[in-house]
Amino acid sequence: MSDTSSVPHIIRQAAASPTFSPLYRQIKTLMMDALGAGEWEPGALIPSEAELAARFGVSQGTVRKAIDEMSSENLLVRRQGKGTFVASHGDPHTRYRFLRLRPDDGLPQQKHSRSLSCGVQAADAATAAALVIQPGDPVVAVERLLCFDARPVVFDQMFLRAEIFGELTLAMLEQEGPVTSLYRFFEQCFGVHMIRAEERVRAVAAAASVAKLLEVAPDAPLLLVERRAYTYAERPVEWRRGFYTTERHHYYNELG
Amino acid sequence: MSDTSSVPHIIRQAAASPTFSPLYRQIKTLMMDALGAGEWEPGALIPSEAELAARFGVSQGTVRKAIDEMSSENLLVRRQGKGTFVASHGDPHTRYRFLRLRPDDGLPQQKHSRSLSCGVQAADAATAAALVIQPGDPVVAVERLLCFDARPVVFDQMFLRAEIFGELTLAMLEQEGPVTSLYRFFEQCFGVHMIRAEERVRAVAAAASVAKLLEVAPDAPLLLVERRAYTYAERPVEWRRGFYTTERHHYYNELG
DNA sequence: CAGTGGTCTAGACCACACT
DNA sequence: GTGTGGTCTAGACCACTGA
Repeated sequence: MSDTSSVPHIIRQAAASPTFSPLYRQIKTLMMDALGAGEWEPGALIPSEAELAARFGVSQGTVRKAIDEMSSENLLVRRQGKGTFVASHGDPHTRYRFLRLRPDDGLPQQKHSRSLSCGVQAADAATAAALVIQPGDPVVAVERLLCFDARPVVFDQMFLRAEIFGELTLAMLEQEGPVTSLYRFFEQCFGVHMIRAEERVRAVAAAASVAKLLEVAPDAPLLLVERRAYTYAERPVEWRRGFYTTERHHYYNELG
Repeated sequence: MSDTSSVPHIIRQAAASPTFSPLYRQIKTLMMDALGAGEWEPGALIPSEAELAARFGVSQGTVRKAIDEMSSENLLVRRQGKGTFVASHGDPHTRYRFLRLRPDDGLPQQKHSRSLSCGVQAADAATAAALVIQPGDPVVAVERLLCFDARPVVFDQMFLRAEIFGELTLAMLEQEGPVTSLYRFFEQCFGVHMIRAEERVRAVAAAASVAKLLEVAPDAPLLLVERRAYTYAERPVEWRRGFYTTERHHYYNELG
């Protein structure tokens, strides 16, 4: 008997079946499940292609195609000679993967952030809709100020699913230190890896309180960036409203 | 004699050579050249994988990998049973590929645009830098107003390389009709296909003239979207400054 | 039907990292 | 050297399109 018997989910059949999908996609789904279940931790080495091929009872080329897709989606990282690793926000390369703000002069700047508040509250309608929970359900609310070279540039209001982040406190955020990426912190403390996000950007006039925090004039134009971030299985876990000053920075985007 | 002799550029050698790149990448480069040279027009059917494999003297799998990459970069479009086609802004699917503005309510809206002016002028420093030409070199400047459901939403100021678009006139733009995508028009009239763009987004207060065009209050917050668009061979051909109202719309972005 | 892309396999060999 | 991913091949079969 081979290990193949432990993988009964794979369907080798013609596309006539309505629930058909190619082998490599089924493999990918199984691997996504493994990631979502925390079987392979962020940053960890996953089994080699040959080993996975044996485990799933398919050829190496088929496993390879599954990994190709996941690697192009930034879920896995291949390193020739070493192996394939689970992507992580702890990697220097993918550290601030979702932050699109850049200094106008292009020079790298020192980023650090300060957490202003953290507490559980009831979700309002908009937050509930974004996180796919019921209005009134508890969410963890965090306010943070992000500075580039000691100048305040972004004010963030975040709302996190309480079922996951319920234990988060201001002390934990402060203790973690101001230089670490928040998503790296979430990975390490809560085992939640953000894999994808959507942003909606608008121009707004700065409210007095926000203007003060960002040290700009009241009614100064700001970018309002609303972000919804997802973990595995398309599960939204964070909803964030950020106010960005664009006096010395800009939101950069590549259109393919 | 086979056709292989007509493709002397392919280097089959070990990576020890400093100028080495994998076969499929060399194939890709050759195909990119063909696209850049206008050998294969936007929307056209390219030769089958088997044919290309024979022409380049490699296996079908190698050609396939080259096409895979180009297709994931939106340069080619595969259609099972039919063949592989050159991507085009004329395709209904890739029509407004670079426009990230969406109505807040998510309902599709009728887009149409009006060209306000068009003429040749000398490039200022910023425009010249963006287009990689000399300050003072001629550029074609176009001003356009884009409406969603008859409401003005975007005011665009575009600067185009005169060597390509020198013959562009307001009459041509008006004649083309207000509903066609501009990039489709550029493809058909000038044979220039935009394949990639970068955008830098900032929040600004509306100047009086812009406010009037967009029917918003003076000093109303607007998105300022600067776009640089490239054709093949990483050649920048358009530099654009757009003012977007975000009263009923937002700039949408997916972060992978 | 013939022709196209889509999937899957099996095997060879190369390049890289560690030991 | 051993084990990893990276490239390339040749061939089989499937699925879709259109004549």
